[in-house]
Amino acid sequence: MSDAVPELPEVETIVRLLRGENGGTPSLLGRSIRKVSLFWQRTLQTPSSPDALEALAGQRVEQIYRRGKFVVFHLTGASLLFHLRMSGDLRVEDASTGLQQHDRLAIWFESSLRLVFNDPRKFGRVWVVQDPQVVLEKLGPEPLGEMSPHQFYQRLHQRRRQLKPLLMDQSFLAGLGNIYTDEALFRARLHPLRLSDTLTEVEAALLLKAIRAVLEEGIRRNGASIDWVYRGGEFQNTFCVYQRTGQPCRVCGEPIQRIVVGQRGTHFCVSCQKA
DNA sequence: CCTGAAACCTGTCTGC
DNA sequence: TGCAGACAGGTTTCAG
Repeated sequence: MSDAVPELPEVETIVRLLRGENGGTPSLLGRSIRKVSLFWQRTLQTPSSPDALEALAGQRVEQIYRRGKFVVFHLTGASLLFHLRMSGDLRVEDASTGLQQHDRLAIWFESSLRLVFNDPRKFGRVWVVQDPQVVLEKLGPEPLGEMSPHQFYQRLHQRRRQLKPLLMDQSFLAGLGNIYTDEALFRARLHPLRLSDTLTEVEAALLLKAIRAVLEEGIRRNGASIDWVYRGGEFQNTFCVYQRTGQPCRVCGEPIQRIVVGQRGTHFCVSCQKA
């Protein structure tokens, strides 16, 4: 049973669903908010007072997009941001449907539509702000954006950190989590403890290419995690190292190793990813 | 600047 | 079988 932790591809999948691009569920674009209800106080990060949610009534959804692992709703009079953290999920449903266990916030729209933020572990957060940059400004570049291999190489050399925690640092690169970082390092044949400023230009270019490949494959497969959250996502069937401790490497057959780096389980092939 | 640990949470797995 | 305890993981914050 794999964990259902949303990373860039899962968030992208959800954003496409909210825009109605996946078929099935209707788009929230252009719809007006009628009412917002908060069921778990601490889910609202900013502002701290739930009163601010009432101000969302009457506002229309103008854009929905992803930045790193954030879901951003650009409304007519404010921005609404979600971070799913460990266990968050967003679903769109008919307002006649019953609410569920672990539902933390619900937004009722016109036409009997409801957006619900469900989050068993309560780590997820919601922001209501005038300028989304206040929340997003610390994020590093988008891995699927315009960054060139040489720029990536330069960023790696501006720091001297272990690759695994550096790639997961959202201010260095926005969107990678534990799964895709392990998979990208395996694909690039780089050891997770390798120091960032020791990579050659060629290795840096290979790493960026590997990161983009695993993210694009994840998006193509509608996210990695389990079906009930991520709508048929099946990327976990193609993991090379993540949660494959002890199983044979798909390239060389050596058993996959698990170590802890920066408090995070880290999976790699000792033979393919030399130190 | 860098690393590591604690805190925030609860579903799930492990061991007796 | 049942229950206590360990574990996982994204992010922030603090200590060394």
